[in-house]
Amino acid sequence: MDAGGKPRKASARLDGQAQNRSLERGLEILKAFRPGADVLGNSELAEKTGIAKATVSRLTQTLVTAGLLVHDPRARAYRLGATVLSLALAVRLGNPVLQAALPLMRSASDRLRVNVGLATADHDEMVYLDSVRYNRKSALRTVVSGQRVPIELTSLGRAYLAAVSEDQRVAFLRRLQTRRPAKFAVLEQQIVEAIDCVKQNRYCAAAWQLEVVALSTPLVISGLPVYVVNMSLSTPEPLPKVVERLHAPLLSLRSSILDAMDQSLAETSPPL
Amino acid sequence: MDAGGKPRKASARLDGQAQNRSLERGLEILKAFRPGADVLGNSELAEKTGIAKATVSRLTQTLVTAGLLVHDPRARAYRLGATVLSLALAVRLGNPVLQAALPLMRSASDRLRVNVGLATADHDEMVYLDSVRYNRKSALRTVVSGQRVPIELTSLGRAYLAAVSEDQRVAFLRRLQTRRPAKFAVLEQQIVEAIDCVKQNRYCAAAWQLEVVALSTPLVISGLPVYVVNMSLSTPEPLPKVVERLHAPLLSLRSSILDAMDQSLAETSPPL
DNA sequence: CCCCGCATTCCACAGAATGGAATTGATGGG
DNA sequence: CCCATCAATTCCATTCTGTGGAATGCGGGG
Repeated sequence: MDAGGKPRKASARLDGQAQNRSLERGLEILKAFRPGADVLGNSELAEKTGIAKATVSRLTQTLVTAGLLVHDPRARAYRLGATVLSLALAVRLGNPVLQAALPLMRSASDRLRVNVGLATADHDEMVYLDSVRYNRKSALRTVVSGQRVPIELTSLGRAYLAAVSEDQRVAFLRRLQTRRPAKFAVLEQQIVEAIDCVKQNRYCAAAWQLEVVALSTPLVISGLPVYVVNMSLSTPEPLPKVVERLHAPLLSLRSSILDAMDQSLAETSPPL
Repeated sequence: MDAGGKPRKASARLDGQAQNRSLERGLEILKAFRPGADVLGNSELAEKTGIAKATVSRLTQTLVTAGLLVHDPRARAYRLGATVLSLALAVRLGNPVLQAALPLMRSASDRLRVNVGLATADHDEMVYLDSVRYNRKSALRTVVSGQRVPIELTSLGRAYLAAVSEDQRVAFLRRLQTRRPAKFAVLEQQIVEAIDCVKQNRYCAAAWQLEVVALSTPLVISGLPVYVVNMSLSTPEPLPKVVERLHAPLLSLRSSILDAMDQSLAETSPPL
């Protein structure tokens, strides 16, 4: 593979941030597991992450004894272990925004017959804390959490960009330019428009998948990262029509969530 | 705290297993977050894990840049980050047993009006991969994954013990004896009975919470850890009555899942 | 039976992690 | 307004711990 140009000091993580290399690498290994790459052997991991085989072997061992990975001797490979699910449960139960929002999201989804999601940013993607998906047959109403979608293409991500600080926004755009030099001009244009729309109306809309339209609105809560609520639906209707129908309910959901948050913040901090 | 007797070489992890200390510690920090301990500051973490403050500080920094932790400056504390949810989604999507079982679990839950869960062991607890909870009002049908329950008290755990190797079982009992010296005799008795019951009927039952009865049956699939399916329900009925009603459906669910697994295994491995 | 690929173990090296102490920074009371 | 307090971070000398190339083991397939 990369036998020739192996740089001495790994790939020069000159982030300026002091980091713990072993931990960093261990986490890289964890993150190498993603939907579609469920079972990975040591050499695949070594290849994906660029870490030496011997090192990978030791790291996977500790990950296994920690329960984050389980070894499948049949396949000579690892999968993510159930411990991860416990951590995820802790995230969900411990997230005040999700706790406040989820009941409201459910009832809104029921009432309006749309999908309602709550997401936040992770690196350069949005990740759903939860998305309650509306479905005629209630048995199929799945709840999906952890799904990742691009920031630049979705109403979710654009609403997020509209709410974060100038600094963060330009930093993101810079990275985007590096990642997608070709499409950058048009993307930036769309993003700017969406941000303007949010500044004016507190929401923006997009249809990045064929026949599915989504509206999103940011949730800015002091001390917490920016969250975004969205409503989406699969329909042949044109975008403006859907926007007209959903923008008011979305903003109302937004207010309810913010109210609920204020309340829970109030009861957390003792009365002055 | 333990200011006096600080052993030089950490707490002598003489597991015999070579372990990566930094990674191990970083993961310990992650695991310190659990439902009920959502937001933790560096010093709390240092106290909980016994790791030096300076070290904790560096590890949390790494965890933050990896996205597994987010810093809340307001509270001078950390919470688990959304990245964890993505990992959890990868677990769920990548777990062949869950994928095979979930639709069957859903329909069984609907049909029988009971909760249906799938779990496996993690250290000395069982953790639900998923539990589809039955509820009259379909809007409240939550799906819980990652919840932990004790092995020794639950039908889930006892069915698990019945299916693992002799070695693992006695190892667990030994640890149990250490952890619960007082209650050990009675617990062991109950466990042995449950195991006998599984050996005879392929399921066992228990009611470890007041008015909630559960039946469980182990799923042994070569090359994978032992999984357990259970059905549970909150009812004032006496245990035998519930057992009579649910044992057949449970075993039938078990068979369906095993069949589905065989099928998916078959299509995974190319035809010989 | 032998070979091949992958995982694990070994080993010498040095880079990286460690923790006590000092520093910085934020909070709240006087 | 300033100081006392508490927590988080940074510093720095020490050395332990992680590292990766090579050797060894382990299975499976031809």
